[in-house]
Amino acid sequence: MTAVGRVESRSAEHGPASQQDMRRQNLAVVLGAVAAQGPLSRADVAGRVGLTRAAVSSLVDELIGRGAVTEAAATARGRVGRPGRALTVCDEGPAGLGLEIGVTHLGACVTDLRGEPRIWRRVERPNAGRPAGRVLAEAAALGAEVEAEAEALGLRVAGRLLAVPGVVPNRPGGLVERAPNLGWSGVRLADHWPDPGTVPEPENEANLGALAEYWNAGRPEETFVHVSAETGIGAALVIDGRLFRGARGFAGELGHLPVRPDGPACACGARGCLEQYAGEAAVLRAAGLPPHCSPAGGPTGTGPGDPVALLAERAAAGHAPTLRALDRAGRALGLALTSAVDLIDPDGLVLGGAYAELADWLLPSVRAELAARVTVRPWAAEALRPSVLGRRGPLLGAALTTVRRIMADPTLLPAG
Amino acid sequence: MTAVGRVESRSAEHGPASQQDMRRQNLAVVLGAVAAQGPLSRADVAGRVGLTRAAVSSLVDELIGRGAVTEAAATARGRVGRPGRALTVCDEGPAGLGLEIGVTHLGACVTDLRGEPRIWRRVERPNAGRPAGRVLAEAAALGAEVEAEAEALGLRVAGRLLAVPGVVPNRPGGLVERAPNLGWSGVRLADHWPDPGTVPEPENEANLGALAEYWNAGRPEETFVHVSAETGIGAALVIDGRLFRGARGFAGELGHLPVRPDGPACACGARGCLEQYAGEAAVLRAAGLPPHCSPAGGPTGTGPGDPVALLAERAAAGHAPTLRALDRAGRALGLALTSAVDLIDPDGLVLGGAYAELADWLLPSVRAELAARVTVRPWAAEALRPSVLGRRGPLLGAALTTVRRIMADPTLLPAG
DNA sequence: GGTGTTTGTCAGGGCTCTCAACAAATTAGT
DNA sequence: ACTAATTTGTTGAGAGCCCTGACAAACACC
Repeated sequence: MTAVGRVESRSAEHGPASQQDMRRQNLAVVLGAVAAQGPLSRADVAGRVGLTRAAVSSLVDELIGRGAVTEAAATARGRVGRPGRALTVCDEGPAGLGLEIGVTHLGACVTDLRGEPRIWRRVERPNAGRPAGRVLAEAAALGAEVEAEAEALGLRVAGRLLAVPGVVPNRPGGLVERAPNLGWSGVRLADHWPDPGTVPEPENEANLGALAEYWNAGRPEETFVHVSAETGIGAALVIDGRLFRGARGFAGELGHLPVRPDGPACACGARGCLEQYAGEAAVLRAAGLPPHCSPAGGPTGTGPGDPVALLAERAAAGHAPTLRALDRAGRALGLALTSAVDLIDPDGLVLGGAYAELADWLLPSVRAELAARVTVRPWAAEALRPSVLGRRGPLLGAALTTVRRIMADPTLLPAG
Repeated sequence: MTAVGRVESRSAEHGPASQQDMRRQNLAVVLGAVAAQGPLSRADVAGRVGLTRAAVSSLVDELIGRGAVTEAAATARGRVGRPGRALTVCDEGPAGLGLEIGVTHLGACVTDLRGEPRIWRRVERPNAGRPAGRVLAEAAALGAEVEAEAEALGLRVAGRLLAVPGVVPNRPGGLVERAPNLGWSGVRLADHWPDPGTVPEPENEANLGALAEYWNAGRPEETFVHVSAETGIGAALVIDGRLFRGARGFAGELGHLPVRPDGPACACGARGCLEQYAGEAAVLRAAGLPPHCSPAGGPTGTGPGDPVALLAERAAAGHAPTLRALDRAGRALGLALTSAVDLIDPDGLVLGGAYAELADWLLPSVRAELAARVTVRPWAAEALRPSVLGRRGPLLGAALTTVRRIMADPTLLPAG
């Protein structure tokens, strides 16, 4: 309710409400309270969420039965009266598996219900241009390996997401519409995944990175724009704490915002797009470095240092062309973000992905541009911040998605 | 569910759910079905929404008791079996009052629960620069008059909204933060409204216009950007059928999008803002017409023809400077809307307010610019359309807001 | 006029919450 | 050490709401 719906009311979610829905929601509310406010007794929960102790007791029993909550051994003491039995979110049992296919690596991560990453795996792989089936088979093998490892830790994977640097349409179906940097087009995961029982759900990596940032470091109900530069320049919009994908799933296409209407022609057909100034290729060129990851199909020379690290290194060393290139990119980015701020009025802007590692050199010029151009509303320089997760965001977000789904609907877990 | 939340689940609306919530939602679902699908019997409703006939019977009884629904006299015949008793949304009883304060007029409108405008009143008044108290007193008088008239029609006003051309903060409190074209700043409605029992809730007119457009002509759950040029150039964002106001209520500030980063200086302090190309003053100047509504405090010469009508007249007559000015404005608007499309990925773009009346001459250049620049996603020229309500939108939206609130929560009505 | 079909209502039952009462477990006081 | 006070978790009764199944009412068709 921060931003949406002061004029309109909510409710009327189109379907009729049943008692199961009520139960579902109350289970989620209790679980949410336990997750957010540390160890809590049933009475504590009742007091905070506004249910009676009797109701909370019944709900907690069910949550324990489903393996979402456990009674901690240590009972809180020190206060007068009978001590309550401390409840915590279970760190065994249900878990989320995240997989990631990057241009030069595969990743896998398992988090428990508390959201803690318990397994983290990253292997370098030149995925660009290789057949999708081969890449997916390797990802599946990595996933199976990690799932076995999770089993040994007492974790049972309850959902699987795959972060991909590409376009994933809104409608379900496990389709990756296209992933230019991988050379994929119209890849349906189920067609290539070895084990039909463990096919993950694909999602755009920038979206997952933004969600991870929100879940890890965001304020409740926050509205922010998360910019990352992996597949071109993408922005993910988190509105009132929920990902906004647009009518067709194309929201946040920041890379082709017209920054200078008569600027250089872009591959997209328009002129003066942001990517011409702040895209990886443009920055590398301006900094006097060779382009690195050629588009799909080309040579997949995944050299030792990745270009972002190289840029950061040179910038730190005071290399003038690099500094100029980053300043120019920052100013263009600030111009594009001015449009985003004017339109969306977000609480914050987050520079994620590769930008997070270059934040030291990008932030000043982005901030300057925003300060000069966002004038008709309050705007604080601190609202622009680098991501705390950086390039770890997408993988973490993939694993956490399952966890958050369970938190929002504990009945997804099988009853004990 | 069109756009938001494929990755995240819903539920967990923070508060615990009660049986009253369930009842509330089911009342809304039944009422919504009756409103959307014409006269319906209880059995029809049950079949469509997925409740049992017994439950629907009980819900309908309550809706009748609250005056939201009536049993029509005519029973549907022709089919085999006992004929159902037709239910319709009540066209007497609960009603919504909308008031509007414009720069040169006051407006009032009453709609019944079906959403039909039953009373429509507009009086010319030079409001710019006059003391807020005086203007509000006149608006209150107009409102009282219209309410009495509604009473005579058997309508009872259940809620009051006031459309203002200004900034209304997100948080409740009846505050109009500033309305430059009226010369208002920090006006709290309750301080000036004669009758404390009928103080309306203020809302930005562009937002209300967008909602009216959605409620009248939109597809369900639609996401669109509604552009209007009254207070500067404002865009209202309707996301999944709900108004999005931004973190602080400043979302949709289209007028100061940087269209040409090094363009002419704008009053806001930045350069090359859209208003410098497509704002009323800029267009009038480019068309060789004198500026009309000077800012607050200046002479309030509300001449016979308003400038928009004059522009339309000259354009229709083929006046070359006017046509050039509109083409230039359209291209700048298209450039700004490219950013909006890239970021939001809306289903549609609606030109409302004054733009609707100039659509014939604006649309081609806006469309051309969008076609040339929106290239990385599907984009259909028809997605850009003129508003069907035009300048009637805000007032209608103000009245309909109350109606939609009741539809979303019929328990707002006193029980019979 | 009889039969079949559909409608609206009623009684019984299940689910989920609230309320009130109570036993259990601990601290504070004497 | 013992009692009083306090807080917790559980239990049973009760209310609200929906579902199931049955039934009378009202119509079309033959």
